[in-house]
Amino acid sequence: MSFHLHDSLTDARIPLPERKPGETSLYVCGPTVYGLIHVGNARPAVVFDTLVRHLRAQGRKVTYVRNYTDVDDKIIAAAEASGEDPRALAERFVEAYRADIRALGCLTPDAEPRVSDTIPEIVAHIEALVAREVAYSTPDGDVYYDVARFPEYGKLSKRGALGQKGEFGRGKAGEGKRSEHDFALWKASRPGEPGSVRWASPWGEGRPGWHIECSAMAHKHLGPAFDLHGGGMDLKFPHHENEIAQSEPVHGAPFARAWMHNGFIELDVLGHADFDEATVGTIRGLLERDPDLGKISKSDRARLEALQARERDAGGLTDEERALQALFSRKVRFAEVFVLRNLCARVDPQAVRYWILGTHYRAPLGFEVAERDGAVHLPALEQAEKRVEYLHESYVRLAARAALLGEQGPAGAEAKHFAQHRRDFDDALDDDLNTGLTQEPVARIFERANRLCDVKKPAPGDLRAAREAMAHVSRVLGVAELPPEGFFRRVTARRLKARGLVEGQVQGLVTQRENARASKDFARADALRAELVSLGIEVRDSPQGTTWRAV
RNA sequence: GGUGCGGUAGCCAAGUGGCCAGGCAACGGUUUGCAAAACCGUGAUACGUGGGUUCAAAUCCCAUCCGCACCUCCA
Repeated sequence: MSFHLHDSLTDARIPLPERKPGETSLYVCGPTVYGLIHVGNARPAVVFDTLVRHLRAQGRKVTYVRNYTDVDDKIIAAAEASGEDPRALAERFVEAYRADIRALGCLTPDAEPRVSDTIPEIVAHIEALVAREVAYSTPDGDVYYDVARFPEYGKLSKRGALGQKGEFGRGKAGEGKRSEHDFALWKASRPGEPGSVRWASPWGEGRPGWHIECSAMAHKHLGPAFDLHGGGMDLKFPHHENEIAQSEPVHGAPFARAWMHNGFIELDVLGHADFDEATVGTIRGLLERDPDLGKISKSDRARLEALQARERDAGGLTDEERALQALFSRKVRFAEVFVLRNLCARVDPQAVRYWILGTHYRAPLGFEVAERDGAVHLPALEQAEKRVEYLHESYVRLAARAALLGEQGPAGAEAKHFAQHRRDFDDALDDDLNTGLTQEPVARIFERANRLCDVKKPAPGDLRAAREAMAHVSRVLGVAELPPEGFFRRVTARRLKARGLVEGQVQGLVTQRENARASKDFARADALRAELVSLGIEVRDSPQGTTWRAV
């Protein structure tokens, strides 16, 4: 099989487009760097990283470009609020983004262009659009794209033609715009905006609008037309629609051959909450009147604090206010764990990656936060972490076996099975990156490898096949591919800390137990084990000695 | 109103006509001084609902309910 994908432009399953045989050019919309990212932002990073890993493992040459939008209204607003320079703030969050997704095992793209170093190309691109009269400038020094001049506008988001039922949105006309649908290519600087976000242009000082940067960066790094464009579902309209509109009139060629859009990570603010029935009923009523209440918003904390203050001052709340208070307080906790960095303090980043890849990239992924007695649990993530531990442990076990017995030599009956599982794994990914479907071949590989470890005299070639199959799936999924010691250290440290334990303390008890066992004092050994278990420590005895792990 | 995604066993999750997904949790076993890990085995009338097509439907058709998202700056 070869790679096929669901193209969101045509909504058809198509073979991987390749403008050059054996090569793939991929552009993915990166973050607007105005704050720490949340898990939702991490999904496209992980998904497209996995795509790149898979295509490369298949021997393709992939050019992967992912941008940073480092000049933008939101960045300027955030900088104003913090009294920082917008570019400095953006730089800080570029670094934060890099660190966050590196922890998720994402490889560095071949190019990571920024708006701030693509300004000449952006200006030239806008000039080309103006020259072709698909864009116009206003007396204020803004430049707008004239949507009416691009008959194919809407072909990606499939919203029908302008002036028809169901057309685009609720944009506002005015401010020099010819049509409410027109969007800004260039924005004249407003008084008070720092010099670091002002650039000279034929239309006066200003900065690029949103959308144009991606067209310019994609063309700069991948040429006038390229194979694949990726990003989140929400970017389909208007962002990607506008990229197409900006690019195709200039180059007279299709922009990207095919589009891949990942689904959202969804939060259910009521699910798995430990609210009582009356509270849930009241909240449901409130949500019916105002569905936006269910969304995580910046004002949640302020509204929660207002309610708390009111409770103090007025000496009580109505049932409705009490329900609101419960809801806001949950949303605040929710927003906290949704931030990737905070999430990764609760479960290992490797588990986050494995969890994301457990679901097909186009399907919605539910972010489940359970609360029991006020404590936050992440059942799906915790399950993923267990699985990732299993993968690491299995690899360690097999590698030790292979090191002891050697891998050089003929294969036995097992090698062909590993080869088959590997093919199943590759086929699953070839099928529109069906990472969920890889779970079966992965399970078979690791289970078979563990079985091989129990065999007295395994064929060296089988051990090699097992190790190579494990390494292959780890490398492509980006899970359990690094030396496992780091993973175990990280997980152990986190769990010990959560229980308020220090390693020496645990090791002391384990040593005492070992001594007891050595003197065949099993009663004492078992008592010590029970004590360790109550601390969340699992002890493992083996012929090579005793080890322990935090659970 | 427009556009798209989804509803599969206790939970997560593949699956577009016939055969088994897979994982977690549960239970039994091998192993172990006892455990843990690993492996082996066992599940359940699983396909939102109502009709229809077919020898055969989670899968195709019609209707319908529910959830989520986007529709000018959220991945």
